[in-house]
Amino acid sequence: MPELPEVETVRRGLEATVVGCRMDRVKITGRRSVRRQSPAELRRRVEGRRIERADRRGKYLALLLDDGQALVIHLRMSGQLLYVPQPARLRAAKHTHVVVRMEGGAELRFVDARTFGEWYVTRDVRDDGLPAEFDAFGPDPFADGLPVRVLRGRLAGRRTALKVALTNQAVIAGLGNIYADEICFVARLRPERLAGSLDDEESRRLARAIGSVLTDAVQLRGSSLRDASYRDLMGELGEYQGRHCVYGRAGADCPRCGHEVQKLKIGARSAYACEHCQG
DNA sequence: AGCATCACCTGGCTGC
DNA sequence: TGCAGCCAGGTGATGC
Repeated sequence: MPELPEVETVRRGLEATVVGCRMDRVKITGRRSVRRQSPAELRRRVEGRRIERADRRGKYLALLLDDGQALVIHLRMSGQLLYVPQPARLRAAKHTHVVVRMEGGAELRFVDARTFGEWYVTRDVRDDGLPAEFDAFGPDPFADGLPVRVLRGRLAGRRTALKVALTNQAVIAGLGNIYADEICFVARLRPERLAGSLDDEESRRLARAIGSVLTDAVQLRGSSLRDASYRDLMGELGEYQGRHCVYGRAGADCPRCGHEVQKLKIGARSAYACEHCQG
């Protein structure tokens, strides 16, 4: 599932391919991919515009256009962006819902089996060009940094499970089920701990774990799971899944202490942890 | 306001 | 082999 490292990898791909290019034609065939405005309106506002910047906050991508608008893309569960330099050579995959033809003939294709993914365009932007509604997000650990002091402030007083707080985009932007579990493991903290109960030392471990897990995951271009459809813009798989210590590893040996990794339920979502060495 | 729960959706997996 | 039913999960709506 695309979380911060996967979306950042896609953003870098967009920067290397479509930034600076004009969008000549937008074809929207998916009924659910554009829902905040009519597909016709999005097409009218986007066609002919040049992409000046590819940015990201949390799991949201924002393509900043030459007239000040932002084209926002969220991949949700199964959304995939694919850059196709020679469209005639590659038939559109099943579940292709949006196709942007760029000047020069290349295509940017949006494929999304579960149809939760979303595109919309907005003129309501901040001074930095990003959509104003991004103000609702907590800090993005990769784009903004997340010092211990700030992290503690974000978690203070929260009477909910640590993992639930970590995956709440208003608290911290960008973490989902996979990286929240991996971060709790590296920080040696139980995911079901009360978020507001961490002491100084635990908060430092958590801040360090957020930094190291995300940095490594971005470096390995994200995680591609067996069932999920994550691939980068060029169709390549990520390689961080091989580094997962707990996520999806119920019953396997904990790489730190050798005890069995457990599968838990936290906030109606599955969670994985080693109850022996996560204190 | 903050927290919990549910709905949205399809492909893949499990069990019969 | 076929098929029903469950599970996966990010977000927003709804309820408490």
